[in-house]
Amino acid sequence: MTETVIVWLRRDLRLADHPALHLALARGERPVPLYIHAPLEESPWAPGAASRWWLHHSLASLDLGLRARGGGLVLGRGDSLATLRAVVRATGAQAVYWNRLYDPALTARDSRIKQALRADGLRCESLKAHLLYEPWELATGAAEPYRVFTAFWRKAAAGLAAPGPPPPPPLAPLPAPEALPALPSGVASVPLDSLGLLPRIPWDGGLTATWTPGEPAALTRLEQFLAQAASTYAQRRDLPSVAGTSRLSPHLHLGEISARQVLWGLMRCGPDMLTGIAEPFVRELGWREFAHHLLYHFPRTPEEPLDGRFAAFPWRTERADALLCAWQRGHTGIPLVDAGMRELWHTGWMHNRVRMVVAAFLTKHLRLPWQAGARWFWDTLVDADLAANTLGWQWSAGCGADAAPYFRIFNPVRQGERFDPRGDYVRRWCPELAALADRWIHQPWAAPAQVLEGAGIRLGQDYPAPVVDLAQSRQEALAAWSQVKALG
DNA sequence: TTTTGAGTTGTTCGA
DNA sequence: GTCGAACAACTCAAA
Repeated sequence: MTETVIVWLRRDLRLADHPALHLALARGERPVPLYIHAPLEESPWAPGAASRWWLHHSLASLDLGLRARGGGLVLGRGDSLATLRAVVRATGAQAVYWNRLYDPALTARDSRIKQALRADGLRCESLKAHLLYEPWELATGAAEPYRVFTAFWRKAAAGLAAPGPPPPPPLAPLPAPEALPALPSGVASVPLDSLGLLPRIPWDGGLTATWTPGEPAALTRLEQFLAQAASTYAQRRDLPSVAGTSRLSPHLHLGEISARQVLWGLMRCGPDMLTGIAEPFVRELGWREFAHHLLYHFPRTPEEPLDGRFAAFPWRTERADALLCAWQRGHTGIPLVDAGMRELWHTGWMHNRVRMVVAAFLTKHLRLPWQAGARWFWDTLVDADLAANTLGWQWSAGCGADAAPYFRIFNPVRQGERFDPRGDYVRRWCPELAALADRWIHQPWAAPAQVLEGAGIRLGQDYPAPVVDLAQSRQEALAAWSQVKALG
């Protein structure tokens, strides 16, 4: 009689390169794919609204894929351990397999569950799938976690380029199963809609128009990137008006595609892709690895600055609520910032260059705490990822790993002129500025009254006046950050 | 232990 | 417009 095992799905909503599913099939066991929605267990970082929207559609897609191969998906809700035990009883399963995750709340939960299930007499196996390197596989010569990307990446890239430990090279991706055994009868699944993942009020039109969640779309996205953008990534990745990036981040976050598949897809394009033309892109996979490395070793960083000197930083208190609100809504009066925040609100995504600009503006010019920005991104990004979000915001605030010199403060006007010189991006998301000439598109407040009038813009009515003076707030930020740095 | 090299993504100013 | 220098000195990682 074939043994039944539960494949506990989490952020690995794919069929290809799925170590836990593959293990069951390779052993001739009957896998029961089970997803459990347990947001309380991820607290305080339960998925935000945009992430939940994606998750809903990704689960629907996975269900289709499993059914098409003769299998199916079991959905559960509530306490993970209790649900696992219930499905074990219903199916007679003798083992539970899953792919590892690394968020602090989840590593704690998963090890607790593994202990409990083993005490029940079940076999439990957790596998590497989400990352190229486990967070503990790479360490400095002093056996410490890395705090500097370049050193981390030197070590990691050595494993990618020249196979042989340490570190071990990432193995080839596993194939997707062509057929799956049917689910055992009598196993109960809750309806997808009952998970309550979709918004109650229909604000998700922009998401629907922009994205297709699910593994097939992820694979298509990768193929498109490999065929078109990968070779021009270095030149175009910083231009927010151009589709020069992979846009794989939400697919990677939920594991609709694995980093290993992306890596091997690049290698398939040519022998020198990883070290040559696609190296800047591979580095971004490296940042993804580094972010998880940091979060694993410094689990308090989602809430607290890695650099303790920032614990008592003098964030702005006057007008803080109004300024945060203006930033969130894209009403700061700084066109590139507003364009980015509106792109985020409309599509659940923002170009990375613009993420840096809006984050610098929030933390430096508005001098509002990076945690407030991280929370907003968490709720609005379809690719919201605790490791990447934490690294990005702490880096922007200058309190995290690889902190830049404090005087490197992005000027959103200058950034706009460099990376959106024709104003295409600003005009797309701030259409009220569309008639303004290139010269003024990134600083309408500086345009002569006649020019504004000609473009049909009354500053403060059709488009906001800047909420802060850029030069003055830059000086205030410089002063505040230089004080922190002097704490020693 | 000490020393040394190096550090994602920038801006401004003055020549 | 373009270029180099200044912006400081600190931390990390490895030899």
